[in-house]
Amino acid sequence: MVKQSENIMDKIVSLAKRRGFVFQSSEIYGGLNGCWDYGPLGVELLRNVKDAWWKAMTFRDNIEGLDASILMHPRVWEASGHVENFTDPMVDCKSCKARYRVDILLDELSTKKKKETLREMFPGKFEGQQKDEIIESEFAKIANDDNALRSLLSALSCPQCGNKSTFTDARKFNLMFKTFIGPMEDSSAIVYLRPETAQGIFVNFLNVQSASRQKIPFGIAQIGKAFRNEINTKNFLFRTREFEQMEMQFFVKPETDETWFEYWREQRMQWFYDLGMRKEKLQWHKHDKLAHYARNAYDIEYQFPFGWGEIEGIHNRTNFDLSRHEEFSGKSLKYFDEEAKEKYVPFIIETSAGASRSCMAFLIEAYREEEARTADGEMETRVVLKFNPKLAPIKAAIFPLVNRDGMPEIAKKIEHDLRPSFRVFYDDSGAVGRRYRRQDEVGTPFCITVDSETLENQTVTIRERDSMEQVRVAISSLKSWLSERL
RNA sequence: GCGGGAAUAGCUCAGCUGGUAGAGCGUUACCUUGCCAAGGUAAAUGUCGCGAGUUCGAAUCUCGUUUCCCGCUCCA
Repeated sequence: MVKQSENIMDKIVSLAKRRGFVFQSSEIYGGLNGCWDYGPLGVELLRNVKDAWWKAMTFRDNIEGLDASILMHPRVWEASGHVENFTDPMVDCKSCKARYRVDILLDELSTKKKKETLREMFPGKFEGQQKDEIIESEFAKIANDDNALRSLLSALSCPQCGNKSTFTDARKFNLMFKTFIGPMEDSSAIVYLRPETAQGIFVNFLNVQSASRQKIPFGIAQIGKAFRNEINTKNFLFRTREFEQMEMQFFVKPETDETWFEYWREQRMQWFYDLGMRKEKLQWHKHDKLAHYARNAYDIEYQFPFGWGEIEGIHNRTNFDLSRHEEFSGKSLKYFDEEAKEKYVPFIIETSAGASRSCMAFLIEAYREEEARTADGEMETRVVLKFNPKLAPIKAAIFPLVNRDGMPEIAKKIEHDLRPSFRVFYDDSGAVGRRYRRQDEVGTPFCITVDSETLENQTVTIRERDSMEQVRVAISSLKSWLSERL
């Protein structure tokens, strides 16, 4: 089972490269860890995913679009908590090679164990019957002091192998990429590549609201790149250092947050269903441990060949973000509700989808290997990407059945007429059966073939990708036939 | 970051104990082709991931490094 799923990922990665969906970044230089480039078909797929999302979100009267700058004032990230919290000090056990996040390691110690450790570190100081709270707060103090933390770690034993004094020093990783504005590379010039697009929406909340004359409840949608200096990247497009997000932040009156939260949960799951994902491949994952900003959080997970993985998060962020930005900027972000005649900081329901991850999920979801009968009556494997036609990179391929009797000319004419409206592809090489299969492999939903009957009555066959069945359609109605299905 | 595996043509891979590279598929051209890939003929394509070392000679041996995959860890 595991072996087969690895196999499927390998096949998809290989197909992705071969047919121009995804290439490794800087490949001729040996590649760059965790970075990928979208090729001719990949960029179409990604665009189609983003377009579908954009239409689903912003073709509403209560959601506005935004495209905020990737570089933002550094204080934004202090307010958001990323400067402080986007850091995970970690240690390794030198003996058994286990790795721990320091905060989790310390959290899991019992108060009793903490007391013992403190006594060992400071002989004589913790001999009496200290209250638990004192132990806990002393412990927290040490955990925040780099020097004290070092001796604390050497007093602890590894939960996995039980050896003592085997921890490495805590190493801090801030997951934000840093760079500098202007010619001086000093601390006053530091800016960050945004680790999420959401903050660009939060800080523009009142700008958008007043410019668009929206009333609460309303939302702001944005698609854009985000960057995280992940410790390790993994699983093709799943965990990369540069990725694209599709976020919509919905601003609501505080008491109505739970209702809207449920509304958006339902809407977002339905979006994936509508684009062809099988229900059994999607599940909800409820966060039990909530982040500092959230009141409620669910992820939509897709069943990748390597396991369940998050493709979208729907979070109730409360008024945390706007309140923090009020605090750090000194500017009011309160909204005056004319109807309720009250002033408040709105709550935010966040829907945050990964464009890159979704794109990969749609690619994997579409990938099928089927048994198909050949002309000789033998069964052979047919590789087909069963994209929803809306997502397919190429919408239709146009073939002359054979290269004579004027068929290529008619086919070329059809291509020329359709191209302004649809992404189409012309192919006249080899046998028509081979051309069908080639299009199957990149998920083209329709193949239009000019045959001898075309010469007589101006109709062509349209072969449907999934059923492989054909219908005859008049050349004059091709455009409307396709429009209805795309 | 640790452990394991891998890296040879666009893809999948062969190349045994060192003698400067092959196959299948794909691609391109021409022919053939009358509806579901793998007919015919011809052609192009690799400094064997990168860098050192050993050697008269390295795809092959040694070391380093990069990338990918798996496991651990991590994923506010």
